[in-house]
Amino acid sequence: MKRSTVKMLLASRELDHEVLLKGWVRTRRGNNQVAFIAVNDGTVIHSIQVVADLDAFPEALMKRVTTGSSISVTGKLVASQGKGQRVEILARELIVLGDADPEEYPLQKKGHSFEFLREIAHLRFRTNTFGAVFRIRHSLAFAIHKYFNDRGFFYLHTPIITASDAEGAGAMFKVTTLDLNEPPRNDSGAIDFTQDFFGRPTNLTVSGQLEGELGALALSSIYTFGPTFRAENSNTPRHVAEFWMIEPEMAFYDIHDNMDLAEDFLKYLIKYTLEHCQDDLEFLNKMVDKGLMERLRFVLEHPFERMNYTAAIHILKQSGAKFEFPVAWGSDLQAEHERYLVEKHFKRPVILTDYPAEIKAFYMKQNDDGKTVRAMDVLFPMIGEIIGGSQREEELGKMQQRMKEMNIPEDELWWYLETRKFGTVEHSGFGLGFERLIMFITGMSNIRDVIPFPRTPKSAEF
RNA sequence: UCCUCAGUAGCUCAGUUGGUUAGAGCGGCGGACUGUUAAUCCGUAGGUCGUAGGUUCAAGUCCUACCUGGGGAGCCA
Repeated sequence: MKRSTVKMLLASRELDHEVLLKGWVRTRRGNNQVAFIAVNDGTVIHSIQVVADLDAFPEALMKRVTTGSSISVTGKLVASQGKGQRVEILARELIVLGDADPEEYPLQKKGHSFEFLREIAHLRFRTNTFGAVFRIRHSLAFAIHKYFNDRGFFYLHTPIITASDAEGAGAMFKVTTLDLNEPPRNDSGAIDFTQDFFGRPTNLTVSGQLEGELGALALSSIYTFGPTFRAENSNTPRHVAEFWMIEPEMAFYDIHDNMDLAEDFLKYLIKYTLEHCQDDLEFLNKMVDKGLMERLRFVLEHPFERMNYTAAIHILKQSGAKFEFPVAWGSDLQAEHERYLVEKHFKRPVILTDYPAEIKAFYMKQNDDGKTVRAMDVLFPMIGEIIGGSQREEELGKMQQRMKEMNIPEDELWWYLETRKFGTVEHSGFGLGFERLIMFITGMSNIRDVIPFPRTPKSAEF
Protein backbone atom coordinates (compact mmCIF):
# COMPACT_ATOMS: atom_id res chain seq x y z
CA MET A 1 0.00 0.00 0.00
CA LYS A 2 1.16 3.50 -0.73
CA ARG A 3 2.00 5.68 2.25
CA SER A 4 -0.32 8.58 3.02
CA THR A 5 1.00 11.69 4.71
CA VAL A 6 -0.61 13.13 7.80
CA LYS A 7 -1.51 16.15 5.69
CA MET A 8 -3.41 13.99 3.21
CA LEU A 9 -5.13 11.95 5.91
CA LEU A 10 -6.34 14.92 7.94
CA ALA A 11 -7.76 16.51 4.81
CA SER A 12 -9.33 13.28 3.61
CA ARG A 13 -13.07 13.30 2.90
CA GLU A 14 -13.17 9.58 2.22
CA LEU A 15 -13.38 7.52 5.40
CA ASP A 16 -13.49 3.85 6.38
CA HIS A 17 -10.75 2.65 4.08
CA GLU A 18 -7.33 1.20 4.84
CA VAL A 19 -4.36 3.54 4.90
CA LEU A 20 -0.62 3.30 5.53
CA LEU A 21 0.95 5.92 7.78
CA LYS A 22 4.58 6.46 8.70
CA GLY A 23 5.86 9.03 11.14
CA TRP A 24 7.27 9.89 14.54
CA VAL A 25 5.44 9.41 17.81
CA ARG A 26 4.80 12.67 19.61
CA THR A 27 2.83 11.44 22.61
CA ARG A 28 1.14 8.34 23.81
CA ARG A 29 -1.81 8.24 26.18
CA GLY A 30 -4.31 5.67 27.15
CA ASN A 31 -5.38 3.05 29.69
CA ASN A 32 -5.08 -0.70 30.04
CA GLN A 33 -7.41 -1.29 27.12
CA VAL A 34 -6.43 1.16 24.43
CA ALA A 35 -3.52 3.37 23.46
CA PHE A 36 -3.79 6.75 21.73
CA ILE A 37 -0.70 7.58 19.76
CA ALA A 38 -0.19 11.04 18.26
CA VAL A 39 1.87 10.60 15.09
CA ASN A 40 3.47 13.48 13.19
CA ASP A 41 5.39 13.32 9.93
CA GLY A 42 6.17 17.01 9.53
CA THR A 43 3.94 17.47 6.49
CA VAL A 44 1.62 19.62 8.61
CA ILE A 45 1.74 20.96 12.12
CA HIS A 46 -1.06 18.66 13.26
CA SER A 47 -0.56 15.10 14.38
CA ILE A 48 -2.95 12.30 13.62
CA GLN A 49 -4.29 10.04 16.34
CA VAL A 50 -3.65 6.34 16.01
CA VAL A 51 -5.85 4.15 18.18
CA ALA A 52 -4.41 0.77 19.16
CA ASP A 53 -6.43 -1.87 20.97
CA LEU A 54 -3.98 -3.35 23.47
CA ASP A 55 -5.47 -6.85 23.11
CA ALA A 56 -4.41 -6.87 19.47
CA PHE A 57 -0.75 -5.98 19.98
CA PRO A 58 1.88 -7.66 22.15
CA GLU A 59 2.96 -5.74 25.23
CA ALA A 60 6.61 -5.92 24.19
CA LEU A 61 5.78 -4.10 20.96
CA MET A 62 3.68 -1.42 22.60
CA LYS A 63 6.44 -0.67 25.09
CA ARG A 64 8.61 0.42 22.18
CA VAL A 65 6.03 2.97 21.04
CA THR A 66 7.55 5.89 22.90
CA THR A 67 7.88 9.62 22.32
CA GLY A 68 10.34 10.10 19.49
CA SER A 69 10.16 6.60 18.05
CA SER A 70 9.23 6.11 14.41
CA ILE A 71 6.40 3.81 13.47
CA SER A 72 4.51 2.45 10.52
CA VAL A 73 0.79 1.91 10.93
CA THR A 74 -1.72 0.20 8.71
CA GLY A 75 -5.35 0.60 9.60
CA LYS A 76 -8.70 2.07 8.85
CA LEU A 77 -9.17 5.83 8.66
CA VAL A 78 -12.38 6.53 10.58
CA ALA A 79 -14.35 9.36 12.13
CA SER A 80 -13.03 9.87 15.64
CA GLN A 81 -15.10 8.63 18.57
CA GLY A 82 -13.47 11.15 20.85
CA LYS A 83 -13.43 14.91 20.81
CA GLY A 84 -10.45 16.95 19.67
CA GLN A 85 -9.94 15.44 16.24
CA ARG A 86 -12.11 14.78 13.23
CA VAL A 87 -10.49 11.55 12.09
CA GLU A 88 -8.23 8.87 13.51
CA ILE A 89 -6.67 5.60 12.45
CA LEU A 90 -7.73 2.29 13.99
CA ALA A 91 -4.48 0.35 13.91
CA ARG A 92 -4.58 -3.12 12.40
CA GLU A 93 -0.84 -3.51 12.02
CA LEU A 94 1.85 -1.54 13.83
CA ILE A 95 5.60 -1.71 13.24
CA VAL A 96 8.25 0.16 15.17
CA LEU A 97 10.69 1.43 12.55
CA GLY A 98 13.12 3.04 14.95
CA ASP A 99 13.25 2.98 18.74
CA ALA A 100 13.84 6.09 20.83
CA ASP A 101 15.01 5.19 24.33
CA PRO A 102 12.75 7.28 26.58
CA GLU A 103 15.50 7.58 29.19
CA GLU A 104 17.72 9.27 26.64
CA TYR A 105 15.43 11.03 24.17
CA PRO A 106 15.58 14.70 25.13
CA LEU A 107 12.25 15.94 23.76
CA GLN A 108 9.24 15.69 26.02
CA LYS A 109 5.57 16.16 25.45
CA LYS A 110 5.78 19.45 27.25
CA GLY A 111 7.30 22.58 25.78
CA HIS A 112 10.99 23.30 25.94
CA SER A 113 12.81 26.60 26.03
CA PHE A 114 14.24 27.79 22.71
CA GLU A 115 17.63 28.02 24.40
CA PHE A 116 17.56 24.33 25.23
CA LEU A 117 16.32 23.39 21.77
CA ARG A 118 19.22 25.30 20.23
CA GLU A 119 21.53 22.88 22.00
CA ILE A 120 19.77 20.01 20.27
CA ALA A 121 19.33 21.71 16.91
CA HIS A 122 19.53 18.31 15.22
CA LEU A 123 16.27 17.28 16.89
CA ARG A 124 14.39 20.56 17.19
CA PHE A 125 12.87 20.06 13.73
CA ARG A 126 10.65 17.52 15.47
CA THR A 127 8.92 20.15 17.57
CA ASN A 128 5.74 21.94 16.57
CA THR A 129 7.32 25.37 16.66
CA PHE A 130 10.36 24.55 14.55
CA GLY A 131 8.30 22.50 12.15
CA ALA A 132 6.11 25.56 11.63
CA VAL A 133 9.06 27.93 11.31
CA PHE A 134 10.86 25.84 8.73
CA ARG A 135 7.76 25.12 6.69
CA ILE A 136 7.17 28.87 6.59
CA ARG A 137 10.82 29.46 5.72
CA HIS A 138 10.40 27.19 2.73
CA SER A 139 7.17 28.88 1.64
CA LEU A 140 8.80 32.30 1.81
CA ALA A 141 11.77 31.16 -0.26
CA PHE A 142 9.37 29.81 -2.83
CA ALA A 143 7.23 32.96 -2.77
CA ILE A 144 10.30 35.13 -3.33
CA HIS A 145 11.20 33.24 -6.48
CA LYS A 146 7.60 33.31 -7.62
CA TYR A 147 7.25 37.04 -7.03
CA PHE A 148 10.29 37.93 -9.09
CA ASN A 149 9.72 35.35 -11.77
CA ASP A 150 6.16 36.58 -12.30
CA ARG A 151 7.52 40.10 -12.79
CA GLY A 152 10.24 39.28 -15.29
CA PHE A 153 13.21 39.38 -12.91
CA PHE A 154 16.07 36.97 -13.54
CA TYR A 155 17.63 34.99 -10.71
CA LEU A 156 21.36 35.73 -10.88
CA HIS A 157 23.94 33.70 -9.02
CA THR A 158 26.58 36.06 -7.72
CA PRO A 159 29.83 34.61 -6.37
CA ILE A 160 30.19 33.28 -2.85
CA ILE A 161 33.96 33.58 -2.98
CA THR A 162 34.99 37.10 -3.83
CA ALA A 163 38.27 38.89 -4.33
CA SER A 164 36.96 42.37 -3.74
CA ASP A 165 37.40 43.65 -0.21
CA ALA A 166 35.99 47.04 -0.99
CA GLU A 167 32.32 46.66 -0.32
CA GLY A 168 32.59 48.08 3.15
CA ALA A 169 29.89 45.88 4.62
CA GLY A 170 31.85 44.59 7.55
CA ALA A 171 34.53 42.07 8.44
CA MET A 172 34.98 39.17 6.05
CA PHE A 173 35.91 35.51 6.40
CA LYS A 174 39.13 34.70 4.59
CA VAL A 175 39.17 31.87 2.08
CA THR A 176 42.53 30.18 1.62
CA THR A 177 44.22 26.86 0.98
CA LEU A 178 47.54 28.08 2.38
CA ASP A 179 49.05 26.20 5.31
CA LEU A 180 48.14 28.39 8.27
CA ASN A 181 51.04 27.07 10.30
CA GLU A 182 53.65 27.89 7.69
CA PRO A 183 52.26 30.26 5.07
CA PRO A 184 54.62 31.24 2.26
CA ARG A 185 56.21 34.65 2.74
CA ASN A 186 57.43 37.19 0.19
CA ASP A 187 60.62 39.23 0.43
CA SER A 188 59.08 41.77 2.78
CA GLY A 189 57.86 39.05 5.12
CA ALA A 190 54.16 39.39 4.30
CA ILE A 191 52.09 36.35 3.41
CA ASP A 192 52.53 35.59 -0.28
CA PHE A 193 49.03 35.24 -1.65
CA THR A 194 50.30 34.72 -5.18
CA GLN A 195 50.83 31.14 -4.01
CA ASP A 196 47.27 30.84 -2.70
CA PHE A 197 44.57 28.98 -4.62
CA PHE A 198 43.33 32.03 -6.52
CA GLY A 199 46.69 33.76 -6.61
CA ARG A 200 45.28 36.58 -4.49
CA PRO A 201 43.48 37.08 -1.17
CA THR A 202 39.86 36.00 -1.28
CA ASN A 203 36.92 36.17 1.11
CA LEU A 204 33.38 34.95 1.53
CA THR A 205 30.90 37.43 0.11
CA VAL A 206 29.26 40.05 2.30
CA SER A 207 26.90 41.12 -0.47
CA GLY A 208 26.12 40.23 -4.05
CA GLN A 209 25.08 43.76 -4.87
CA LEU A 210 28.02 44.95 -6.95
CA GLU A 211 27.90 41.85 -9.12
CA GLY A 212 24.11 42.09 -9.15
CA GLU A 213 24.38 45.57 -10.66
CA LEU A 214 26.44 44.15 -13.51
CA GLY A 215 23.60 41.78 -14.29
CA ALA A 216 20.89 44.43 -14.00
CA LEU A 217 22.79 46.72 -16.37
CA ALA A 218 22.19 44.19 -19.11
CA LEU A 219 19.17 42.09 -18.14
CA SER A 220 17.12 45.03 -16.78
CA SER A 221 15.92 43.36 -13.60
CA ILE A 222 17.67 40.67 -11.60
CA TYR A 223 17.66 39.36 -8.07
CA THR A 224 20.07 37.35 -6.03
CA PHE A 225 19.13 34.96 -3.25
CA GLY A 226 22.03 33.32 -1.55
CA PRO A 227 24.19 32.91 1.50
CA THR A 228 26.04 35.91 2.88
CA PHE A 229 28.79 35.99 5.48
CA ARG A 230 29.83 38.52 8.06
CA ALA A 231 32.74 37.92 10.40
CA GLU A 232 31.55 40.62 12.79
CA ASN A 233 31.64 39.71 16.46
CA SER A 234 27.98 40.55 16.82
CA ASN A 235 26.14 38.97 19.72
CA THR A 236 22.52 39.93 19.36
CA PRO A 237 19.25 38.14 18.63
CA ARG A 238 19.30 39.74 15.17
CA HIS A 239 22.75 38.74 13.89
CA VAL A 240 24.31 35.55 12.56
CA ALA A 241 27.60 35.07 10.75
CA GLU A 242 25.98 33.16 7.89
CA PHE A 243 22.63 34.29 6.61
CA TRP A 244 20.63 34.50 3.43
CA MET A 245 19.96 37.69 1.59
CA ILE A 246 17.73 38.69 -1.31
CA GLU A 247 19.08 41.52 -3.43
CA PRO A 248 17.01 42.76 -6.37
CA GLU A 249 18.69 45.21 -8.69
CA MET A 250 16.80 47.08 -11.40
CA ALA A 251 17.95 49.21 -14.31
CA PHE A 252 15.81 52.27 -15.07
CA TYR A 253 14.45 52.39 -11.50
CA ASP A 254 14.79 55.53 -9.41
CA ILE A 255 14.49 55.67 -5.62
CA HIS A 256 10.69 55.92 -5.80
CA ASP A 257 10.36 52.89 -8.05
CA ASN A 258 12.67 51.15 -5.61
CA MET A 259 10.47 52.01 -2.62
CA ASP A 260 7.36 50.92 -4.48
CA LEU A 261 8.95 47.58 -5.23
CA ALA A 262 10.18 47.06 -1.67
CA GLU A 263 6.77 47.76 -0.19
CA ASP A 264 4.87 45.68 -2.72
CA PHE A 265 7.37 42.83 -2.32
CA LEU A 266 7.12 42.71 1.48
CA LYS A 267 3.34 42.88 1.38
CA TYR A 268 3.20 40.12 -1.19
CA LEU A 269 5.31 37.86 1.01
CA ILE A 270 3.16 38.52 4.07
CA LYS A 271 0.01 37.91 2.06
CA TYR A 272 1.43 34.72 0.58
CA THR A 273 2.24 33.37 4.02
CA LEU A 274 -1.19 34.25 5.40
CA GLU A 275 -2.77 32.42 2.49
CA HIS A 276 -0.49 29.38 2.33
CA CYS A 277 0.71 28.79 5.90
CA GLN A 278 -2.45 29.39 7.86
CA ASP A 279 -2.12 26.44 10.23
CA ASP A 280 1.48 27.18 11.08
CA LEU A 281 0.78 30.88 11.60
CA GLU A 282 -2.19 30.11 13.82
CA PHE A 283 0.00 27.86 15.94
CA LEU A 284 2.72 30.50 16.25
CA ASN A 285 0.10 33.13 17.01
CA LYS A 286 -1.21 30.97 19.83
CA MET A 287 2.03 29.66 21.29
CA VAL A 288 4.78 32.15 20.45
CA ASP A 289 3.42 35.62 19.78
CA LYS A 290 -0.20 36.48 20.48
CA GLY A 291 -0.06 39.66 18.42
CA LEU A 292 1.40 38.01 15.34
CA MET A 293 -1.55 37.68 12.98
CA GLU A 294 -2.90 41.08 13.91
CA ARG A 295 0.48 42.69 13.21
CA LEU A 296 0.82 40.94 9.86
CA ARG A 297 -2.62 42.04 8.78
CA PHE A 298 -1.95 45.57 9.97
CA VAL A 299 1.24 45.85 7.94
CA LEU A 300 -0.58 44.44 4.93
CA GLU A 301 -3.44 46.91 5.14
CA HIS A 302 -1.55 50.16 5.74
CA PRO A 303 0.82 52.07 3.46
CA PHE A 304 4.38 52.37 4.70
CA GLU A 305 5.24 55.86 5.93
CA ARG A 306 7.80 57.45 3.63
CA MET A 307 9.93 60.29 4.83
CA ASN A 308 13.41 61.64 4.40
CA TYR A 309 16.12 61.51 7.01
CA THR A 310 16.04 65.25 7.67
CA ALA A 311 12.30 65.20 8.44
CA ALA A 312 12.80 62.17 10.71
CA ILE A 313 15.48 64.04 12.67
CA HIS A 314 13.04 66.91 13.03
CA ILE A 315 10.32 64.63 14.40
CA LEU A 316 12.73 63.05 16.86
CA LYS A 317 13.92 66.43 18.07
CA GLN A 318 10.34 67.69 18.48
CA SER A 319 9.20 64.51 20.18
CA GLY A 320 10.27 65.44 23.65
CA ALA A 321 11.19 61.79 24.18
CA LYS A 322 14.30 61.08 26.18
CA PHE A 323 16.96 59.20 24.24
CA GLU A 324 20.19 57.74 25.50
CA PHE A 325 21.93 59.01 22.36
CA PRO A 326 21.43 62.60 21.19
CA VAL A 327 19.55 63.25 17.96
CA ALA A 328 21.66 65.27 15.57
CA TRP A 329 21.61 65.77 11.81
CA GLY A 330 24.61 63.98 10.35
CA SER A 331 24.84 61.09 12.77
CA ASP A 332 23.23 57.74 12.11
CA LEU A 333 19.94 56.90 13.76
CA GLN A 334 20.27 54.69 16.81
CA ALA A 335 18.09 51.67 17.38
CA GLU A 336 16.10 53.63 19.96
CA HIS A 337 15.43 56.39 17.41
CA GLU A 338 14.23 53.96 14.78
CA ARG A 339 12.04 52.21 17.32
CA TYR A 340 10.49 55.50 18.36
CA LEU A 341 9.55 56.36 14.79
CA VAL A 342 8.17 52.93 13.94
CA GLU A 343 6.60 51.82 17.21
CA LYS A 344 5.57 55.09 18.86
CA HIS A 345 5.22 57.89 16.33
CA PHE A 346 3.93 56.28 13.14
CA LYS A 347 3.01 52.86 14.49
CA ARG A 348 3.67 51.26 11.12
CA PRO A 349 6.60 50.42 8.84
CA VAL A 350 8.63 53.45 7.83
CA ILE A 351 10.84 54.00 4.80
CA LEU A 352 13.53 56.58 5.45
CA THR A 353 15.41 58.14 2.53
CA ASP A 354 18.06 60.71 1.70
CA TYR A 355 20.58 60.06 4.45
CA PRO A 356 23.74 62.13 4.92
CA ALA A 357 26.38 60.91 2.48
CA GLU A 358 28.96 60.50 5.24
CA ILE A 359 27.12 57.64 6.90
CA LYS A 360 26.28 55.70 3.74
CA ALA A 361 28.14 53.66 1.15
CA PHE A 362 30.10 55.07 -1.79
CA TYR A 363 27.81 53.66 -4.46
CA MET A 364 24.69 55.56 -3.46
CA LYS A 365 23.29 58.23 -5.79
CA GLN A 366 24.30 61.69 -4.66
CA ASN A 367 21.57 64.30 -4.35
CA ASP A 368 21.89 67.77 -5.78
CA ASP A 369 22.16 69.28 -2.31
CA GLY A 370 25.69 67.92 -2.11
CA LYS A 371 25.00 66.53 1.36
CA THR A 372 22.67 63.59 1.09
CA VAL A 373 22.38 60.38 -0.92
CA ARG A 374 19.38 58.45 -2.19
CA ALA A 375 19.52 55.72 0.40
CA MET A 376 16.40 53.96 1.58
CA ASP A 377 15.97 51.95 4.77
CA VAL A 378 12.77 50.08 5.50
CA LEU A 379 12.19 49.93 9.25
CA PHE A 380 9.87 47.34 10.76
CA PRO A 381 8.42 47.02 14.21
CA MET A 382 10.18 44.48 16.48
CA ILE A 383 13.17 43.89 14.24
CA GLY A 384 14.31 47.30 13.01
CA GLU A 385 15.97 47.59 9.62
CA ILE A 386 14.66 44.81 7.39
CA ILE A 387 15.69 46.35 4.06
CA GLY A 388 18.56 48.62 3.16
CA GLY A 389 18.88 49.93 -0.37
CA SER A 390 19.41 52.92 -2.59
CA GLN A 391 19.35 54.40 -6.01
CA ARG A 392 22.88 53.82 -7.29
CA GLU A 393 25.28 56.50 -8.47
CA GLU A 394 25.45 56.12 -12.26
CA GLU A 395 27.80 59.03 -13.04
CA LEU A 396 31.36 57.80 -13.32
CA GLY A 397 33.00 61.06 -12.24
CA LYS A 398 30.87 61.48 -9.13
CA MET A 399 31.49 57.89 -8.09
CA GLN A 400 35.23 58.16 -8.59
CA GLN A 401 35.31 61.31 -6.50
CA ARG A 402 33.35 59.65 -3.71
CA MET A 403 35.63 56.59 -3.78
CA LYS A 404 38.65 58.84 -3.44
CA GLU A 405 37.10 60.57 -0.44
CA MET A 406 36.41 57.25 1.21
CA ASN A 407 39.77 55.69 0.34
CA ILE A 408 38.33 52.93 -1.79
CA PRO A 409 40.90 51.74 -4.34
CA GLU A 410 39.59 52.07 -7.90
CA ASP A 411 41.75 49.30 -9.30
CA GLU A 412 39.96 46.65 -7.24
CA LEU A 413 36.62 47.70 -8.70
CA TRP A 414 37.62 48.53 -12.25
CA TRP A 415 34.98 46.16 -13.59
CA TYR A 416 32.27 47.83 -11.52
CA LEU A 417 33.30 51.28 -12.70
CA GLU A 418 33.18 50.22 -16.34
CA THR A 419 29.40 49.84 -16.11
CA ARG A 420 29.35 53.61 -15.51
CA LYS A 421 31.84 54.18 -18.28
CA PHE A 422 29.92 52.26 -20.93
CA GLY A 423 26.22 52.90 -21.36
CA THR A 424 25.45 53.86 -17.80
CA VAL A 425 21.82 54.16 -16.72
CA GLU A 426 19.81 55.09 -13.69
CA HIS A 427 19.30 52.03 -11.47
CA SER A 428 18.37 50.98 -7.98
CA GLY A 429 18.26 48.01 -5.69
CA PHE A 430 18.00 46.80 -2.13
CA GLY A 431 18.92 43.98 0.21
CA LEU A 432 16.45 42.05 2.31
CA GLY A 433 17.71 39.90 5.16
CA PHE A 434 15.86 36.62 4.72
CA GLU A 435 16.07 35.59 8.37
CA ARG A 436 14.86 38.98 9.58
CA LEU A 437 11.88 38.63 7.28
CA ILE A 438 11.17 35.18 8.73
CA MET A 439 11.46 36.60 12.25
CA PHE A 440 8.86 39.21 11.45
CA ILE A 441 6.49 36.77 9.80
CA THR A 442 6.79 34.00 12.41
CA GLY A 443 7.03 36.19 15.50
CA MET A 444 10.20 34.40 16.57
CA SER A 445 12.36 36.82 18.52
CA ASN A 446 15.81 35.26 18.02
CA ILE A 447 17.35 34.90 14.57
CA ARG A 448 19.02 31.65 15.69
CA ASP A 449 15.57 30.09 15.76
CA VAL A 450 14.64 30.85 12.16
CA ILE A 451 17.72 29.41 10.44
CA PRO A 452 18.22 25.63 10.63
CA PHE A 453 21.89 25.72 11.60
CA PRO A 454 22.85 29.10 13.08
CA ARG A 455 26.46 30.25 12.92
CA THR A 456 27.35 32.76 15.60
CA PRO A 457 30.56 33.71 17.42
CA LYS A 458 31.86 30.63 19.26
CA SER A 459 29.08 28.47 17.90
CA ALA A 460 29.15 26.24 14.82
CA GLU A 461 27.92 22.90 16.16
CA PHE A 462 25.79 20.78 13.83
C1' U B 1 33.59 44.05 21.68
C1' C B 2 31.03 46.78 25.95
C1' C B 3 27.06 46.73 29.82
C1' U B 4 23.85 43.50 32.51
C1' C B 5 21.52 39.01 34.32
C1' A B 6 21.94 33.85 34.72
C1' G B 7 24.26 28.66 35.04
C1' U B 8 21.46 23.60 40.98
C1' A B 9 18.19 16.34 38.65
C1' G B 10 16.81 14.79 31.55
C1' C B 11 13.66 19.78 31.31
C1' U B 12 11.68 24.35 34.02
C1' C B 13 12.96 26.28 38.52
C1' A B 14 13.15 27.03 44.38
C1' G B 15 17.14 26.90 47.90
C1' U B 16 16.50 32.38 53.93
C1' U B 17 21.69 36.67 57.35
C1' G B 18 27.24 31.15 54.83
C1' G B 19 25.48 26.13 59.19
C1' U B 20 23.25 18.92 59.68
C1' U B 21 21.38 14.34 54.84
C1' A B 22 20.21 20.11 48.44
C1' G B 23 13.97 20.37 47.20
C1' A B 24 9.44 20.90 43.82
C1' G B 25 6.75 20.40 39.19
C1' C B 26 7.23 18.06 34.61
C1' G B 27 9.64 14.01 32.14
C1' G B 28 11.62 8.68 33.04
C1' C B 29 10.72 3.96 35.47
C1' G B 30 6.96 0.50 38.24
C1' G B 31 1.76 -0.02 39.19
C1' A B 32 -3.77 1.28 38.80
C1' C B 33 -7.53 2.73 35.33
C1' U B 34 -12.85 0.83 29.32
C1' G B 35 -11.90 6.58 24.56
C1' U B 36 -7.49 9.63 26.07
C1' U B 37 -6.43 15.15 24.45
C1' A B 38 0.10 18.67 28.11
C1' A B 39 -5.04 12.20 30.45
C1' U B 40 -5.66 11.10 35.69
C1' C B 41 -4.26 8.55 40.44
C1' C B 42 -0.45 5.85 43.63
C1' G B 43 4.68 4.68 44.14
C1' U B 44 9.96 5.23 42.78
C1' A B 45 14.94 6.27 41.00
C1' G B 46 17.73 10.36 39.61
C1' G B 47 22.59 15.79 41.61
C1' U B 48 30.99 16.58 40.46
C1' C B 49 25.26 22.84 42.51
C1' G B 50 29.19 25.67 34.82
C1' U B 51 34.98 25.28 35.43
C1' A B 52 39.40 26.60 38.23
C1' G B 53 41.26 29.04 42.27
C1' G B 54 40.44 31.74 46.97
C1' U B 55 38.16 33.40 51.95
C1' U B 56 36.16 30.56 56.22
C1' C B 57 35.79 26.02 61.65
C1' A B 58 32.06 25.51 57.62
C1' A B 59 30.49 27.57 50.62
C1' G B 60 24.96 25.86 46.16
C1' U B 61 25.27 30.64 49.04
C1' C B 62 30.91 35.24 49.75
C1' C B 63 35.45 36.88 46.43
C1' U B 64 38.52 36.48 41.67
C1' A B 65 39.27 34.63 36.80
C1' C B 66 37.50 31.94 32.85
C1' C B 67 33.63 29.24 29.95
C1' U B 68 28.60 29.04 28.20
C1' G B 69 23.76 31.13 27.62
C1' G B 70 19.79 35.22 27.85
C1' G B 71 18.75 40.53 27.42
C1' G B 72 20.55 45.54 26.05
C1' A B 73 24.27 48.47 23.08
C1' G B 74 27.58 48.93 18.88
C1' C B 75 28.05 47.01 13.70
C1' C B 76 24.45 45.82 10.32
C1' A B 77 20.62 42.41 6.94
